[in-house]
Amino acid sequence: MQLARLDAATLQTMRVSVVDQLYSALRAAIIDNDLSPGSRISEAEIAQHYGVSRQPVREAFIKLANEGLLEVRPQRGTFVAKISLSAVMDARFVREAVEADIVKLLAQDAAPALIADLRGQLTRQRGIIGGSARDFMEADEAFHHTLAAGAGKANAWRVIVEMKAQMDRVRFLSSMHFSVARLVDQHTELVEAIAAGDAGRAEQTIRAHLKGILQDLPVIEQEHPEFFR
Amino acid sequence: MQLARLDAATLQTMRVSVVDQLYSALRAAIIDNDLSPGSRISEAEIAQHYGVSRQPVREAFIKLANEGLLEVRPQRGTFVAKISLSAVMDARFVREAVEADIVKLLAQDAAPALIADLRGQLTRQRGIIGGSARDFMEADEAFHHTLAAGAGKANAWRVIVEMKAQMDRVRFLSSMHFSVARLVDQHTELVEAIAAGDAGRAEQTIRAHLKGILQDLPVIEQEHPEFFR
DNA sequence: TCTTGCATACTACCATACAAGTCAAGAGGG
DNA sequence: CCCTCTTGACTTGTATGGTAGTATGCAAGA
Repeated sequence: MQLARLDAATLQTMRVSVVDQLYSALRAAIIDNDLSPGSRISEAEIAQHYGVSRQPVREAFIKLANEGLLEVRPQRGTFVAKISLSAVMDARFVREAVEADIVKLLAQDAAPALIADLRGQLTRQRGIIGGSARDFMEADEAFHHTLAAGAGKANAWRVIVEMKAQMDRVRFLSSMHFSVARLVDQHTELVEAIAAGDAGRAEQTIRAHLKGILQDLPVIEQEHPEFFR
Repeated sequence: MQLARLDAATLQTMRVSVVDQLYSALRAAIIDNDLSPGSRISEAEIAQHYGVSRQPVREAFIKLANEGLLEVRPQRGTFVAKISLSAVMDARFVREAVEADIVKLLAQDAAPALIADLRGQLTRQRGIIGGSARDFMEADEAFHHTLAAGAGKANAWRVIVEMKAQMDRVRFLSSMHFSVARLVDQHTELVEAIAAGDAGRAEQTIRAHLKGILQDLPVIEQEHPEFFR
């Protein structure tokens, strides 16, 4: 895990500050469980590891702490936040509420181009079945993003992304407990409900879809109690 | 607007960092429209004003930028974010979705103590009618907080608070456009629906309640176009 | 054995210094 | 008059130093 060294020319093109790079790298590391919940990471340590000063590290920490992924304890240390069962369940709850209203909107006014886009994504998703969990999670994120964007709720998507982070880091603890095929089936039924203009069925489908994690959660907690608060 | 000077003993008791104090003060100033949308505030200026160094100011800025209340443009300056119509409407949308599901939960399992608490708050709210807008907004916030906490969704409340900030700074532009009496009536009907266990009516009431701002929004934009993006 | 005090080695917090990008005013040439 | 370039006064971004709070291990004493 190395931060890409940036010469002046690269920075000129990318316009990505050190803080943002650190933020992205650390965020991914936490969600992917490369940094285990409860483990300690100090500003100085990370700064040295990436060859930058402590200040940008500190600012990246602030952003991650705001998202509930780090816990900064003054004068004690900074720790990867342990997974809070209530935080995950509340994140799931919020996400279900928001996405339910989104698909209701879509079902009431489904643009043909959007339906076509979604169906294309479904085809690609079926091709992933049996493949890597990471590939599917990327396709899954794209799918849900398309739903939000299609409903014209780009800003609401930002909220969903934050909730997703809490859920995803649980998922990454155990890629075994969910069936990709089943999830794609649910996606398919959702798209068909939207295409048919059936808001009730679309809502019911997305709610069931997002309740899936509730089955896995207790199992994962039993398997990795040390990662939970 | 002055930051309280803290001696060592006070700090010992309060444990409130300079960053957090700055964050709270600036956040309130922005939402109350003491700092107008689009106006420029530099790190150095705020630092001097409060008698602290640039660093904690900078970190408070980062938090506010994450909430969409500030816009930091590298090497150019930091500005109070202009109000984005779509951001406000999406915030409202998210809030409606989340609170709708919350009141449905409450209606399905209404604890008598919670109902009593809510009714007590309604009485106090009626006493505020005709009073200051600020007093009502505090009571309103407490009311909605009680709903979320009563449903056991403390973490979801954090999301609502963030969405509320976007909506409130619009509200503060014009305290005239909403009738407190009408809002209290809606609160009352909501509590009665919850007490009666009527999830459908509770949902319908909260959704109508939170759609209120949609009427005011275009009026306020016409009155203060310079504050909008 | 258990407690207490202290030295020490951490930690994050805040202040300060420097680096680098942006922008506008103004000099100077056409 | 207009265009171009330079210069300098801003801005935020990053690096580094100093300070105070906290945990820990060990020695002295009960």
